[in-house]
Amino acid sequence: MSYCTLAVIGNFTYPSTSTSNPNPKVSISNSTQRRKEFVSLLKNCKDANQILPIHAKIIRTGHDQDPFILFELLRLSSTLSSVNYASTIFQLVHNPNVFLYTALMDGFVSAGSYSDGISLYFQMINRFIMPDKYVITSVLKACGSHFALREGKEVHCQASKLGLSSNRSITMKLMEFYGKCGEFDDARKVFDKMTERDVVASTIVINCFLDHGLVEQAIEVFDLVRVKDTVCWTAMIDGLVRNGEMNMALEMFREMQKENMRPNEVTIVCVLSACSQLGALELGRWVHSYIGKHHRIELNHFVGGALISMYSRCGDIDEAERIFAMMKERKVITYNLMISGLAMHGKSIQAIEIFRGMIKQGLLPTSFTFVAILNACSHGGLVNLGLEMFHSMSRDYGIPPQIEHYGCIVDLLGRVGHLKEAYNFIQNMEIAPDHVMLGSLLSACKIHGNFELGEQVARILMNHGVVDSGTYVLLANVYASSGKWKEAAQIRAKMKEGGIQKEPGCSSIEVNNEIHEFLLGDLRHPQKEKIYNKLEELNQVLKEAGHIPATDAVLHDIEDWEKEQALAIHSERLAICYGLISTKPCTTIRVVKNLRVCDDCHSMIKLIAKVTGRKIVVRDRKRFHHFENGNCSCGDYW
DNA sequence: CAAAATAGAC
Repeated sequence: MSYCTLAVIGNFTYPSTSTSNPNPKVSISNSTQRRKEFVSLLKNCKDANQILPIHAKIIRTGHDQDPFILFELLRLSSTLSSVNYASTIFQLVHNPNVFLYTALMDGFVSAGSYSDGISLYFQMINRFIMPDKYVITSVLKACGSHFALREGKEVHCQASKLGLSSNRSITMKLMEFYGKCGEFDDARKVFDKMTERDVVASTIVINCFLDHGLVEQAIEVFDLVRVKDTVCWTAMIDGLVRNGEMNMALEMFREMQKENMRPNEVTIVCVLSACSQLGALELGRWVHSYIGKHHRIELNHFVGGALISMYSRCGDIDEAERIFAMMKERKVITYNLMISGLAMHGKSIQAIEIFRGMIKQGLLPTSFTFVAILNACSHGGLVNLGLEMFHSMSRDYGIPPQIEHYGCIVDLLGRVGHLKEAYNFIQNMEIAPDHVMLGSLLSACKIHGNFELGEQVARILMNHGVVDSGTYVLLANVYASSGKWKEAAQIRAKMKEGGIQKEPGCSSIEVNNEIHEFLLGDLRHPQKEKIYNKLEELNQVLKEAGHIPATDAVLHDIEDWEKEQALAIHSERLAICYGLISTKPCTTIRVVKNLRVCDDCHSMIKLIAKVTGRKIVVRDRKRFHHFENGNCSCGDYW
């Protein structure tokens, strides 16, 4: 990217705010009156569909070059409609002033089209239009978000020449810009020059550190802030969540309570996100009741969506449905969240119903909506409906299928054992298959015992090049299941060769508001003796009940073949055993696992649910398993 | 009157 800049400030023209009448046919007083009317009409407009008629009227009455009207029109169309429309209007303006540039640039920035915003700024400079503090603030935001270091520095120079660099909002944006670009020394320089280093400036610094994964440095700055406000706390909590430090985020939230700082909607959304990633249902419920008790926290679509997501991902899908039913303001994302929640839990029919409701509301489904719906069909074994939906998305909604949608269909067909159809489907696709899709077919081959096709798919996969650790493990498992130990060993060797690390399996369970984490064969828990005794006891009971440990699953979680015999103690078993000894009888046990459950654990958990009379809910990487009375809601396919 | 936000795929 290259921008040509003329730095001769003297050549700049002052922005034209002239009220001169561009259209001689309209009298001045009449025109001023009309302008007022249009401006207030545009300011009060809340519906995107009204922009077009208003715009038409503006043109008809000859006000299409009026800078005041244009300013409002640009703002409105870039927030309500699309920045593309705003851009089209802008191109028809004969002499756009700095305000109009700012309006369009704000549109680009909020749409995430940062490079367009930056180009627009330099186009303005090249037309000798003098930048003001507003347009500089806006372009610095774009430069920061786009990591456009060179361009941002140039803007910094221009701001200095114009005597604007000490302006408060520009200083803030400069700091943010340097921080986002990782230029902490320069950010520091700006920070040091500031006479007033308040909580706002600190919040920016904290946020920049957290953008770069520098958690410790962020905490250091945070601790030095004397008077922290809600935004500052929230920025810290959110940053910890973004850096995967869920427990620290929740700890921070507890501390915030202790200091009597009130959370707002944003804080709640961040905390709920941490809960849902951890599977911390108890804490999530507490946050929910907190919202109920504190009426200054509104159940807007952000909070509602976060609650739906939290309850779905923590295993309480009924509560997620209740929230959804209660919400007054529902957007497409709200529907998407609800549909994928239901899909995760295998509640396909309900997911379809939500989808139909969405269409009835006049909302347009997105590409994501269809992934969620196809997932629901796949998890529920609704082959015909899934195929119908797949055709409908491009035919009725103009959404061309992407690789993910094709992949859903392969999964859908594979699940019910239509392996040949799935294979043919892949061969007839307009796009090349990827390893995820092939992996899903391979997994179907394994489950349905078609090792011939499985090997064929495996060979394609191996030639494919880019394969992730999960796929390697699956490949090795397929070979192992059909007794091809040599091939299985070769895959493992290849993994080692390529330096591909298997993600360690990890399961967690929430007991008394605390998250307990377990790794494979973990011995770190203070109650490890009791846990292992329980496991031993269960193994005995299950053996008597006729459970035979499957041998093909061991490759799932174990680094070395030798470790297998000694440590076939998958993390989910430990988490479940801990749940059994630390909760009252009949309480539902909820476990969250980072990988997918192996065959052996799956059949074992079914039996554990049966002999202990407990409901056991396991969230794995892909979906939920509700174990009850010897059965699982996934119908043994996952 | 500046600073913080939703989930995201086979």
